[in-house]
Amino acid sequence: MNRKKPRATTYQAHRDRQRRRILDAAAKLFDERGIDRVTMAEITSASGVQASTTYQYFSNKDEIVWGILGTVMAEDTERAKQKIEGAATGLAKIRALLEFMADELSRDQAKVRFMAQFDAMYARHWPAERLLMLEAQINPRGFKYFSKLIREGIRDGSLRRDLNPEFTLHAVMNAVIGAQRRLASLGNKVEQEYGQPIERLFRETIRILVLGLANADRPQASGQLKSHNKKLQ
Amino acid sequence: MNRKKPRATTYQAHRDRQRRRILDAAAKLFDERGIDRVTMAEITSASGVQASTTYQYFSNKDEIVWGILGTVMAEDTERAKQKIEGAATGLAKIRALLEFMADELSRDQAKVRFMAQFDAMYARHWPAERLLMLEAQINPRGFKYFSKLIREGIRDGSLRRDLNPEFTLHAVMNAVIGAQRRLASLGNKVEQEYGQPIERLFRETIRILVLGLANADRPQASGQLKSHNKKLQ
Amino acid sequence: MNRKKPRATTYQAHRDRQRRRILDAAAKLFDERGIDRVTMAEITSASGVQASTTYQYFSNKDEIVWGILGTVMAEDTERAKQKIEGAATGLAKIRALLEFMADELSRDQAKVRFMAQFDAMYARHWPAERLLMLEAQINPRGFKYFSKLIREGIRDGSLRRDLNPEFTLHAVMNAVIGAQRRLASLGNKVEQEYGQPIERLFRETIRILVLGLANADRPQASGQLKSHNKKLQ
Amino acid sequence: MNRKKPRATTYQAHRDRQRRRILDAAAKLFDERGIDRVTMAEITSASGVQASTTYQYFSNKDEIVWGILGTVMAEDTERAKQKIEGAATGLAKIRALLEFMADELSRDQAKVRFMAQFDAMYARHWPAERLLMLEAQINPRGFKYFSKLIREGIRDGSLRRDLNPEFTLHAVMNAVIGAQRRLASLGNKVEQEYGQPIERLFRETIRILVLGLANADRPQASGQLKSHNKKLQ
DNA sequence: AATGAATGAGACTTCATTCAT
DNA sequence: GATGAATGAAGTCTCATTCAT
Repeated sequence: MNRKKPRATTYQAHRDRQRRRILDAAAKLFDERGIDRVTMAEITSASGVQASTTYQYFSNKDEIVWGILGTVMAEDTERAKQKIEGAATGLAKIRALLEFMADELSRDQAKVRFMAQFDAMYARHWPAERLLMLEAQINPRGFKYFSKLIREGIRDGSLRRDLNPEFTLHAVMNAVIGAQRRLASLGNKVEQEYGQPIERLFRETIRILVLGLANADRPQASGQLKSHNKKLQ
Repeated sequence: MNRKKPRATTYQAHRDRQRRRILDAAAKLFDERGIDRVTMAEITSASGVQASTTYQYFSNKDEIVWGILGTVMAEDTERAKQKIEGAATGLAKIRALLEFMADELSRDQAKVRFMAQFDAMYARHWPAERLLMLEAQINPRGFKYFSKLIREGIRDGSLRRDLNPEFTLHAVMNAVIGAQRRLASLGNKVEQEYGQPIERLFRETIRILVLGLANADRPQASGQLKSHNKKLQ
Repeated sequence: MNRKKPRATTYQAHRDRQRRRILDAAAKLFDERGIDRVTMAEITSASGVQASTTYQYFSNKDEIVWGILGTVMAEDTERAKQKIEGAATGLAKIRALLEFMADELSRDQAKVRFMAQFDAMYARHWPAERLLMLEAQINPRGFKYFSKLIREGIRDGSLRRDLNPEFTLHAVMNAVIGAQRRLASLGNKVEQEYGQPIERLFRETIRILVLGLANADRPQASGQLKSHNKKLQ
Repeated sequence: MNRKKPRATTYQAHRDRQRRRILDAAAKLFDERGIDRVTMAEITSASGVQASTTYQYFSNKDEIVWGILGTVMAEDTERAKQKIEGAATGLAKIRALLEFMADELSRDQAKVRFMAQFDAMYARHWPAERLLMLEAQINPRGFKYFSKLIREGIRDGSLRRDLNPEFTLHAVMNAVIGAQRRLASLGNKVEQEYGQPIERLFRETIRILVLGLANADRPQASGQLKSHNKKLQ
């Protein structure tokens, strides 16, 4: 349609702003009340846009969910890349990746909770192709990158030699993502029961996993990973 | 279906059977389609009990969810106890606990998925007291038991000495539960992408965690935890 | 379900009454305002049944249309049979059939209009199988009966000999039905423009058709068919 | 589509082209899906004109229906005149008129179906005056022309003498129009059931009607009307 | 204890039309 | 003259739950 794009900037900018407004309102509500329990009417009134107008941006509620998902994934990918960049050894890169997960948990718990809902409720039932497309975004080199990191770490001596490049890091990442999302979902319930802020629990998880991956024969540089507790050293 | 009530010796026996029938039908549907997307009418027709009859057993839909949750937790607690019993060192007990999680993943994936849904969608929004009551069941000595295990392991030399009894095992269990539920939820999507059966991935997660917890100075008994790959040994 | 049918009569009678009430209200509205322009809410309030209750009898609006169609056809079939019964010659039977159409036009114009709407709007777009099932009702011996009537009339000398048993009566009936429904649809518009009551126009149509079918060599018994106008004879 | 307006010499020419484009798109859709089930958005996108632009040509959806109706009627009138012109006797003129109806059925079934919808759904509910204005077009001398034809035929001996000039032809035309529109509406449904192409059925209808009208005492010129079947003669 | 019937309160979505640019 | 955006008003249908039997 955009034949002449006469005021393309104007129109497009406006559309983008509206779209974002709807997405933001929806994300907030999804987090507060659960995706399936949020109605279009609520999104509508929270975003300040009329119900019928919303349908000019998203053809149904599911599309809004996909919209949020896409946004989240795109942002995450970008941030993760920057964090890993600059790490020297394979282990350092992995540690950076895990720390990125911790940062996200601190920075935007609601976002992590949204992803948790998505995993638990939708991932299994929604069209696989679409999910794959999105995942190609977040992890452009696919899971091959995980394999590469392990090989790199074994080569440079930072990782245990008995790790399996084909799936060890996949398994670790699944655990980290699972842990992160569970902590975000249970939120203060966990804090009450475990008596610790969730960030602290999550960092301990990471510490143990890194200890399990690291080459024990060679002392690692970062002492803070060896112990959380100076008195014990 | 079973209209003849063959052995309905007592009213109580009959009621128990009906209750269980409803619960089973609901659990199956919740897993297949997502808790919020299952209607009473569906539960009704799947269980062979009339909709209005259902209300004589559960006062509303939420009560059915709680009912399933209670059943699942009670069963799990029992099985976990048996598994841990008999392990010698602190590390062995922890390892048994983790292996119990792996067993459950293999044995009843649908059940694990149900718990995943519960974590992601309900736990945060539902009355905390009720949740605490239930959790007191599954883990009767509360999280103090986790602390005790760590102390025991440090004392008997099977665990690293720098672990924090107050929360290391809490963190590890959270990761294991998160990993388990995520694998169950994503099911074959993960298998497609990671190229591994989910049980294998899960066991690798456990291996790494145990390596991270174990006292590296003292060789552990079970060689299979040292490596998944005999050639490397 | 009806396992024991304890009060089968009661329940069933009630259901039948409700069903009929909805159907009647809908038929009236469909005629007054056009099928597509009638809303469920209107049917609901006209029938005195709640909207949601209506859905316990008909799963959607289309089903109501089919319901009316079925009722109309069943009634018509019955009445047509009685009318034809007793006619002696082939021509007499055909004439009886056509007069049946005239009777219906006088008796229940709204019903005929409903059929007209159905022909014009739905017949083409709706599942053919379902239509065929219904039509098997109204014309149980199928269109073979039309062929039979022509053959019978040729044999007994009441019909022209050059009629084609395979489709002459089909063609005539289509014209009669089309004429009948058009008159009912246009109603008083036609009366204004043609200056005649629609029944009179319709009977003239029938007269001409019968004259076209009748064997001209043999004088027919019923004089009134020869002319509408005694003075002219 | 045609954005360049190549030969839009005048504004009027452009407007006419746009108007026609909208009308054509609408007519096609009305036929395919039923007038009431077509939305402005569909007309819009089928015609390549923006929804809001459509309102610069037609003030609402009904105006589009009237627009089509007017076009159809104007064309028909013209063609009918040419067909009748040149016929010698009253009967020959009537026959020409009926054959014109058959031609239209073969030539543009969609158009006939549109008229059928109009009859069944709208004619009764729409402002009568407007309809009368349009009909004054198609039949400029009004229904008086029908009366005139009958009188002419009785005088020249081609028609039966007992026909009533005031309404016999009105009745016949109503039947022919009804038959024609019903065949167009039911389309291939009829062909399946009646086992004949609709044109053939329609021509048989005409044949019978003409036989009913013709003066049986005087042999008519066109033998093919006497029989569809040479062997029988 | 079991159940058929009923229903109020919404849920999502559609659509003709208006208006500012 | 053309159009993108917006929207109020409705429309169809669903569902958890209640109640009389």
